[in-house]
Amino acid sequence: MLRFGIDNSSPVPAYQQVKQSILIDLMSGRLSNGDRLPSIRELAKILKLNPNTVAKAYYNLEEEGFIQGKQGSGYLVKFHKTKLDNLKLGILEDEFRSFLQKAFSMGFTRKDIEDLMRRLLNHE
Amino acid sequence: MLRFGIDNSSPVPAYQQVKQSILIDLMSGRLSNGDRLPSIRELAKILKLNPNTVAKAYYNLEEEGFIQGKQGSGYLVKFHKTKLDNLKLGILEDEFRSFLQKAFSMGFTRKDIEDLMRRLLNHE
Amino acid sequence: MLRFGIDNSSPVPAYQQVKQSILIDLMSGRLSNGDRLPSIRELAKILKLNPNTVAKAYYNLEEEGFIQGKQGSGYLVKFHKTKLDNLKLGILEDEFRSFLQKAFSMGFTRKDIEDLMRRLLNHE
Amino acid sequence: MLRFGIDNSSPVPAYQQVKQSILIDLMSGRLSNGDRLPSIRELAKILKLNPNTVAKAYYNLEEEGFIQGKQGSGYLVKFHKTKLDNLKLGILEDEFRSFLQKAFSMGFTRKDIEDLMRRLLNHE
DNA sequence: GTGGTCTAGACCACC
DNA sequence: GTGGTCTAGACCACC
Repeated sequence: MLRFGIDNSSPVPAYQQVKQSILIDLMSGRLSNGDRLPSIRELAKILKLNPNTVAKAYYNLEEEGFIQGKQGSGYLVKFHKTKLDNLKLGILEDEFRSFLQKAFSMGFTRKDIEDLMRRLLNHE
Repeated sequence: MLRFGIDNSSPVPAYQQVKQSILIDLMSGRLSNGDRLPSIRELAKILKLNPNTVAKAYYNLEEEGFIQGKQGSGYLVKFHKTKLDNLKLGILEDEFRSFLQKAFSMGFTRKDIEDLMRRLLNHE
Repeated sequence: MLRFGIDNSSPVPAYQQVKQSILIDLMSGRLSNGDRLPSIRELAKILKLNPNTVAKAYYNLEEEGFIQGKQGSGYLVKFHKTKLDNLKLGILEDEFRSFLQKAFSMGFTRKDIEDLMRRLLNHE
Repeated sequence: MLRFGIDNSSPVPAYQQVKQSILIDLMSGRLSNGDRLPSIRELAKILKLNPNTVAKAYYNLEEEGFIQGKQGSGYLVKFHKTKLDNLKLGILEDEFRSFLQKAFSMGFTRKDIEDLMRRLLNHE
């Protein structure tokens, strides 16, 4: 956790950056069901943000069903595995479609792409 | 040609942007061997750049073997097919490696990725 | 619109009171699809609340699919009829179940209740 | 008997709360004709009230014809069945009218309401 | 300690 | 004008 800082010059709002960072940790498995998130005030202090800003990120993630907060006892990671899997799959599909689009626009054929993928998949 | 504008706010130098745009047109086939490029002055006017900037992009592309200039008759596209193919392949490989890295960091296995790719390759 | 004031002594948060009042207007038909809501600042001024508090009520209603905001042009009522109908039906069912519970706890039979309902339904 | 406590923060006077609780027990059948009520002092002690307060509730219920006290032998439940039935009916009618009012204000028609009531009456 | 609500007010982008 | 984000800080309830 907390391998990130906030980029104030980014047009992406700070609360979205917090949210995205936590989602990335969920998807990578660095945060698992039942893990405790840092308290709103603690994370705000570390990231040099106002508590309200961190709270907004947490509310958002709670609404979307990834974490759950309790008065007096903080936020815990709590999601349905299938929900997270669908999110991940959606992102991966988008990435791959964008890759495909570039490949086709450079004139590669399906076969070219398949050969390249097979070659690289077995060498990394 | 010229479906692009210069992004002055970008940290990428203008001459690199010009170069990249022309390379993209080469790779996509919109520019072919023998095609005539717009004159340095003409392109500079359209993109609102100093002619020196456009000239720098053209010199670069000439050194790298993609276009060729002749005194008094402008620049023509002229490249060895294998050279362009290698460039394209290198770019595609980089894109695919970056895709793979994301997929692995989200916890997908080689098999997951292969299944997704096969599924999307045959439906687009 | 705006037939309500905020009860500061209530344990119900102000933003919830705003939200409920608007929902009641939606359910009663006083607010219809396409109607414009008062601006956040305007409503805040009238209800003597901070703009953030009104904004929270509006965000909530937007998330739940009852209104829609656009930067620079305010919030409009926008909901799917079925969604509102379901909300209304759910509330009415809860009310009726609670009525039934009271009636049964007072010892009335199904027949007693049916008679009373038939009598009152046709006289109001 | 005595499944209740006194809410000191309520604006409803304590003696009214005692009275209401006993009436509810009468209406539900938990107290029947001939049952003995706890003595004034006993109930006062349990509810942490002044005996005068409980006495006021009992005098009231006696005046209204629901219970009867005898010197030296405490209070017994004693009411005319029709009197209690009328009280119950009046309360139920008030509840139902208030339900109807809400339903109409949400735009439901008589037929909507009848359908809902029939459906719920036969399923609970 | 924890989160939840709220105020007062700033600055930005969109119109 | 409009909404969107954010800060600084208060006060409350729950633990």
